Amino acid sequence: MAFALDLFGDRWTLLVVRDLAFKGRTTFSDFMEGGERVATNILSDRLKRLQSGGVVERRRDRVDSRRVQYQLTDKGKDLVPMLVEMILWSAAHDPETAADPAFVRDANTDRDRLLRRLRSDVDEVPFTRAATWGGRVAGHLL
Amino acid sequence: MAFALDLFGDRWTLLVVRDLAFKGRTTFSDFMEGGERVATNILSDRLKRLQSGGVVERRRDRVDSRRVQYQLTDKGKDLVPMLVEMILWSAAHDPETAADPAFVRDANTDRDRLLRRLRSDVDEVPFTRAATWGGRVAGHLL
DNA sequence: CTGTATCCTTAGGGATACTG
DNA sequence: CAGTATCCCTAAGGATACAG
Repeated sequence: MAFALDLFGDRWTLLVVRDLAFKGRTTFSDFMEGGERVATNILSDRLKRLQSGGVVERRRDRVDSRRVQYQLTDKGKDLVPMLVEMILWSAAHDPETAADPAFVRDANTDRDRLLRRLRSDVDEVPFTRAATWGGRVAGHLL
Repeated sequence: MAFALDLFGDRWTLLVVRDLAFKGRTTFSDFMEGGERVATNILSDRLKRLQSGGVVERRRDRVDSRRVQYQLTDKGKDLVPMLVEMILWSAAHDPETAADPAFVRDANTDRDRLLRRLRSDVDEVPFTRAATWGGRVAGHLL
């Protein structure tokens, strides 16, 4: 666990991974618009750390060479189950979010199916569809 | 996710939860001995945060009133699936730990069974037995 | 657009001493 | 044993400007 926490045991890193895995965000400015108000230097630092950690890959767009695309490596995609558990826990216990109790219950009773579905969604491009679980939009839980 | 990260998005908090869930540690000095070298003020602060977050309960021992016992609430126990995923990810990707490949493979192919077993272990007292998964001691992965 | 660089402030955290 | 209280230092992070 110390290994994991060394890489993403902070306030921001996992939010970037979430953006990549579920939100269909791939560019620097995508991450910036993600509501959570990261500073540019922090985001830059986290992207580098994720790259050196082998979780994220960076590639320049061939068409528009100014554009840079980030994407999860396989190692990064392996984080999805953990993210799902974190999201489910938050959905179940955060009094602020108006989490759909039925969704949380369903997700917990059939977690394996949820996970399989989510994994195949994540493996697809574009990632944006991943925010839909079992036909139900769960974006507000992320 | 921001809700979750507000509570345990740092370097130390989840290690305390892990100690409670899997390591059979319940007292202040137990946590101190946990190899990871937390400072007393930090540990004190994290325990308070976990209490105010409803993840941990504190109770004084009736027999020896100097002793204080910490334990996970139900909300805290609900973190176990996330911890398991984090541990599995680390075991699979940390080059340092000599993770047993067979264990990782088994755990991933039959995660549901692992989880059920682990949950029932966690619900038992004492917690110490929880470090054994499927008859295999996995303590070195935690 | 994708960052770097800089400045500045605050939070995190280590070490140590000490108390009920 | 179970912490508090300090001191002190560094890392984290926000704001802003600017560069390729």
